[in-house]
Amino acid sequence: MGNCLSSSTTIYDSSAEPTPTPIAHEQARRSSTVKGKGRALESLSSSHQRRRSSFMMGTGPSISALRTYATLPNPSSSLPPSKLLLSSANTIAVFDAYPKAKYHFLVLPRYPFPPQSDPDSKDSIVPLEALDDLRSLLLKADRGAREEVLRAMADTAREVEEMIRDEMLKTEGFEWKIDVGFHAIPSMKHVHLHVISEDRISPAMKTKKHHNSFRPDLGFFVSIMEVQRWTQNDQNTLDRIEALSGAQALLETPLTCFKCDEPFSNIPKLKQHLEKEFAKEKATALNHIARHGRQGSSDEDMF
DNA sequence: GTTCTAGAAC
DNA sequence: GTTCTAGAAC
Repeated sequence: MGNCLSSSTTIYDSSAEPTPTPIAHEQARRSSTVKGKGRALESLSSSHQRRRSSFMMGTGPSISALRTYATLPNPSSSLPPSKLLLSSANTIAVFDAYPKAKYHFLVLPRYPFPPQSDPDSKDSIVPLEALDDLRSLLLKADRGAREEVLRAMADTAREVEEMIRDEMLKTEGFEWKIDVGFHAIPSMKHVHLHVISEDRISPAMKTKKHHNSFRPDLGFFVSIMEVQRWTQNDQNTLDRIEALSGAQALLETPLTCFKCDEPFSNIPKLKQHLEKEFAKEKATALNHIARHGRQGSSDEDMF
């Protein structure tokens, strides 16, 4: 995956990008000045802002923005490097427009989704409606196809993880945990897999629901490995899909730090705590590296 | 999903 | 008086 970012230097078709926001321009400009594969990630860590008008202009999030990306015949020539991290024959990875952590990407299956046996084919092993969301994928794709789609998404997520870890090392000098999973009830059309760093430090993290929707222990955030386990048993899969629809209430769970369970009366206090925890983890990790020459692999040293 | 803002909470 | 949340609008 060494030169997987090489496509980001491609000059993209600006006519396919309706009036990019100043932020998008800024990201693209900055990212082109940083050399190496981490450059696109550089802009992710910075704070994101968005003007109200961007919603109307169609550059902001919309219910079908992801679908638009996923159905592009040639994503790397249509999407700017500030939006597209990488693309393969059957998946793309994009920057989350409102990152809820220092690193936050979405992995999408492309449509048409070609069979593994013939990646250049124009055929799709799943109908478009099977890619609406996780529920649709599990219900409307046949067993072989759904496992192929999940596997392709998991593979791309691993690639994204590697890129994030490289970037973590470069910017902070240590690596911390990354979560990979789906939202039980997504708000954007087209099935997408979140790849998000566990710091959960971001200006876009603003509400209890935001925080709860990414807690790995609540049930609203469902890890890809768990989904892959479900699909090994059809009856179990149906039960789990049923359970997904009841997940909305989980977002009302009282605000606590998902790592230490400490309760917080409001978001600003939790955010302060997360900053403090991250600083502590970093200090511990850097100390360990100084003493042992490499980062410890125990939970103790991981964020 | 985000933004905006009224009024609750402090 | 200021901070913060939550519901409506987009």
